[in-house]
Amino acid sequence: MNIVRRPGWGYQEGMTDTQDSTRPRGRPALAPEARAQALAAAGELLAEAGLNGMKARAIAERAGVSVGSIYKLFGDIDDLVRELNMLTYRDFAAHHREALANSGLDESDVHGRLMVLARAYVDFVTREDARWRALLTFNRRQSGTAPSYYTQFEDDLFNLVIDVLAPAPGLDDLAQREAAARALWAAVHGIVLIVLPNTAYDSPVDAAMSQIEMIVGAFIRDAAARR
Amino acid sequence: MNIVRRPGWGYQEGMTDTQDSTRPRGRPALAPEARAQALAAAGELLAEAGLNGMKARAIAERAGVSVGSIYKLFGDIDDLVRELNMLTYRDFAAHHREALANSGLDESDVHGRLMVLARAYVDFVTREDARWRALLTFNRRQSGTAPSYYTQFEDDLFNLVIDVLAPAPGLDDLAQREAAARALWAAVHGIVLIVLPNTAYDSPVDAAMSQIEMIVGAFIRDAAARR
DNA sequence: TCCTTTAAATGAACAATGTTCACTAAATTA
DNA sequence: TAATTTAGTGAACATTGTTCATTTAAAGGA
Repeated sequence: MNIVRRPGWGYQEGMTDTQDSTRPRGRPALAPEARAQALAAAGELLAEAGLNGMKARAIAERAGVSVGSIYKLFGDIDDLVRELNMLTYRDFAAHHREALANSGLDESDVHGRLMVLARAYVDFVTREDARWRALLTFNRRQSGTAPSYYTQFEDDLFNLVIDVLAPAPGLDDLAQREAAARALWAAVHGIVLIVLPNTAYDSPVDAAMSQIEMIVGAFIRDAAARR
Repeated sequence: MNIVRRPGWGYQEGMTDTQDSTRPRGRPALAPEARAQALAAAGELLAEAGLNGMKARAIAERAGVSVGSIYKLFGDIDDLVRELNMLTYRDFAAHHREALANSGLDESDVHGRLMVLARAYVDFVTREDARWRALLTFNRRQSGTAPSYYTQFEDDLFNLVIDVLAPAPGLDDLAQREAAARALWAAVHGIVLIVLPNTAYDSPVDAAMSQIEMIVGAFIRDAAARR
């Protein structure tokens, strides 16, 4: 049993099909294409103008569909934002994993590898500011709590940090590394959030990296010293 | 020359007057009272329902004035948000100073005093969540950059941290302490932001404090060890 | 080929909200 | 009391999110 998405079939998330089940007569679904176009249009508008740029009519116009279609396809705009956020999270996590893989650093170089991750974080936020901010806001009403996918992806990143921390002297048991990963990455998050948009710095990126180095460096050295 | 706010005078921010200058004829200003009421109403709505609760008509109704008056008095809703934010900043800074003063800790106990500040931060955010979030968002459109008052108040808090760091071993020159204060408080900010709303923790407050302790403790110990 | 069926797609219409403005009314001085 | 000035009003408009009755296109069946 594998996923089938024949043109003449009403599109449904995760629809599966065996060879030749009966289907109702009627108009086939072009929805997948319209969906993809609308998603792309919304993504462009998000990158260009932030969450405020994602007006229903603007998305519809750019995607070449009617306003009503947006709601048929996504429910409401916040559902669309959530869907874009899931894509952003995937890119975000992948970006970190690649940076780590491409660094060529030995696993024993915990400090170096943490800084590679931090640099990846800073770069991603610099390059994808609007998309990243959408992650933090969750929806355009900036209300409600984190949706279910958030925890999953956040854990994804934390697990990466936990793995990187594994060879660190003084962080022997998992609980310790877990706590360290959460504290360190929340700290990195705060620095990125506060320093990058601050135009008072000559180079916000350098300033952020320097501050992260202070925190991460102290933490790693202290852990080694205390073991 | 002192500030005069006679009933019969059109209200203007910072208006000053000598004894008996001529004034134009016409209706006197009741604006100060209307302003105060509208500001209070907006503040209540902010605390109750966040930035989204601050609808023009809702504020007007609660303040007992017309919608148009809100715009006469404040320009637009974002100006009103900015004005509330300035009040929040004052409370925020005062709250930190008081916590420090009331702690009774000796100035030499840098670690302890930093944790008092952190605790004050966590408490403020717990108690005044909506107002604090408004600070981070700046306006309801969540667009644009930090307004001018932001830097001033942020510096206020940083200077407090810099002062607390002064007796710390290994942080001898001011530039060092300044960098440390920025890094540490951005880190605290990140932890507060991420940990407090996370319902996965039994006690988000305890979790946040524990993570802050890890970062601050390591930093202070490492600085002392490296001097 | 033409009819029937089905769901995609539409766009007009409604609701909520921000914002403006011509007008009204009150308070003060002359 | 009249004139003047500005606070205050609320109707009206603009923008945007959202719904829904209707239309339209694509398929199967005759």
